[in-house]
Amino acid sequence: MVTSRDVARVAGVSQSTVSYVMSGRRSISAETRKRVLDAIEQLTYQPNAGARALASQRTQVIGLVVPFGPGADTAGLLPFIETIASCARAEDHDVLLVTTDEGAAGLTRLAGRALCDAIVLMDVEADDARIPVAAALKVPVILIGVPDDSAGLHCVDMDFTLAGTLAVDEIAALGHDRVVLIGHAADVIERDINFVRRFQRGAAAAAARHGIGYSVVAPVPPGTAGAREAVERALDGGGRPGVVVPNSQAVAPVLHALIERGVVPGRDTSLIGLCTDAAAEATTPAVTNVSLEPRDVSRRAMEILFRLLDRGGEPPAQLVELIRPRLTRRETTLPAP
Amino acid sequence: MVTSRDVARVAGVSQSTVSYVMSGRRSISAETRKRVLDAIEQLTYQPNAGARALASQRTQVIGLVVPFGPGADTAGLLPFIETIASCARAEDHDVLLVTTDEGAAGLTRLAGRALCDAIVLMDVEADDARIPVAAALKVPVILIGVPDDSAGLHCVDMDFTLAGTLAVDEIAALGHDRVVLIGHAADVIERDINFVRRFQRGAAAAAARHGIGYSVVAPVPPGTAGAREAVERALDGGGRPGVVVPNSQAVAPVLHALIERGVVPGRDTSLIGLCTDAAAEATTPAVTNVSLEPRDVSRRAMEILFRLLDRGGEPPAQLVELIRPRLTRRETTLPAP
DNA sequence: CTGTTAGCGCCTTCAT
DNA sequence: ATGAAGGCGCTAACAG
Repeated sequence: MVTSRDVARVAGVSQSTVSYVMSGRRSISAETRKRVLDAIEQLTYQPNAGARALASQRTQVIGLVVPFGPGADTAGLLPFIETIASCARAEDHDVLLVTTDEGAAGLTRLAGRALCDAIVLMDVEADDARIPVAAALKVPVILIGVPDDSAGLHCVDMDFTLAGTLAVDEIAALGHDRVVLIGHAADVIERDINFVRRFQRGAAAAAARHGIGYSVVAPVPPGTAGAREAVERALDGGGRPGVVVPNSQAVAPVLHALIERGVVPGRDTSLIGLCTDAAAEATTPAVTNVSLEPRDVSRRAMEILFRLLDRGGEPPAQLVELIRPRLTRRETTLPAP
Repeated sequence: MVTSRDVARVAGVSQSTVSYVMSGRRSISAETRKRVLDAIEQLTYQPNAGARALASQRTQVIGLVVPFGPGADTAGLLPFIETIASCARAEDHDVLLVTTDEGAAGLTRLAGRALCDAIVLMDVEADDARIPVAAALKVPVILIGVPDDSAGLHCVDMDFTLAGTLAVDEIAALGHDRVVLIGHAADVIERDINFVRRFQRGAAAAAARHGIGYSVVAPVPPGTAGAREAVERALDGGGRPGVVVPNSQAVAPVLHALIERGVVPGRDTSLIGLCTDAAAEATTPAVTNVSLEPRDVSRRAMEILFRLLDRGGEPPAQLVELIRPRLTRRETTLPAP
């Protein structure tokens, strides 16, 4: 292993000078700097992360707690992880992965062993036992998701209320006189009360504002059979209700159940899904969707996190920050009247 | 921050005794051990990872290089990551995420800065520029995927040849007199030559053995339109060819294009996809599939990796290890004759 | 069975 | 503008 002392020897300077050249925390003569940089290149020196962390009390690592493990909502997770990793690297940090199934222990481990400088906590539930633990840590934490009580922690999430509003606004604009939400699976309702509640609140308010009918079919069992049954119930009321599916998992099954039933979205009725754009474009036909914009959410989360880390920048005053969703018209909604 | 010296003080022992109690590398009297453990609990002591790494030359971290970034085959990645993370934790290790778009630099960073003890390199291509770099590192590396030249590195992958064989064996057993592979997108063919080549070799050999017709439709442009066109070409030859789709992305579009065309898999013909079981069950109808078993591949990779790390266990003699795929009959294949 | 001690490689305050 | 030196918290000889 090549150390900064080796570099110092080759460059003919002291070890501390090498350190200062790397950190730039002291002015160095052009000539000395060059000799040091040349030596670094020649030896392909790289600083030892452990030693640096020990001496500087900074690991240059972001802890990322992701919802793996049994019963985790793992769909659409990758864009989050990918964006977070990319943002971290842009600030010369790495990402250490911890899974949700470790629970609060994962958090205390990250902080207690000084494995990271800051933590991103994903898949936060309405009443999440990890929140108080996270709030007591000495490292900055950012939540993705909005708990009932964020205990003073910053959080970023999709604006699900607005998502519900956008979807129902569109349904109303297309001339439907009622809208049916074909909702979440039972376990999601159990866990993410906040998420579901927020979307439904926005949808219901929009429906009332437009004076159109509003009903919810939930829970929806996963898979084809569950979708068929839900579609039956949705169409029970007669007419051609606009259908909103606030559940990525269920979008494709519901779409196909409708087609099977002879009610083709885009021709006979309108279907709007709540899912990523990629998922929306993967079905046949492509579904009009309200996108969760995981990349925007993650990017904003990392922005806040690094502001929390830099003693320079001020973190945003408001704790809860909601990212605007976006509706994209595709093939499953009627043409505008 | 609470250190092992604090623990030592509270327990009334020397600092090194605390260290030895934790590592178990020396016999300690029951009474002393208890006093130390009590103090650890009382102070909720956790060892500093950086200090430990510096002193022991072991980080307890596994570097995981994942195919994020532009043009990466990101589908079905989560089961790999999840399994790798879980296996790592089972051996008291953490996982540091590095993305493919860093290229070989990511590898040298992981090793050069002593960020990890070993590396899992995913999404290895047939002719991968990172292989020679990885082989020159001083940390153990395991590849997921088989390059043309593994440069002495261990690798684990699906047995794609066998996957092709299984799929065509089934098509033949169902009485079809020819099989069409509706293949990969152009970019995948460009990148993963090995993967495609292996599957096709297995499929072609099986077709020849059974004396049935064999043809390939590729490249297949992504999305609905590409699938429709591919299906047209596949059906061109007349009759009811068995269809094999060795591309998770294309399975659903091809399925729906067939149905749209009035050729319903499971009734009029047979469709077999190469994809995860989860993906196979998500479509309507559920597709008969050959599964990639990402969990088995990852588990085996981690097994080998930890054997490489332990100076005790011997790593397997053979460098390339192929995991057997499994065919699961679902709704898109004809009933057995 | 336990304590003392010498680093691990780097950062940073002093001193010049 | 540069060196010298102490210490970050821990492991692992070395000495009893």
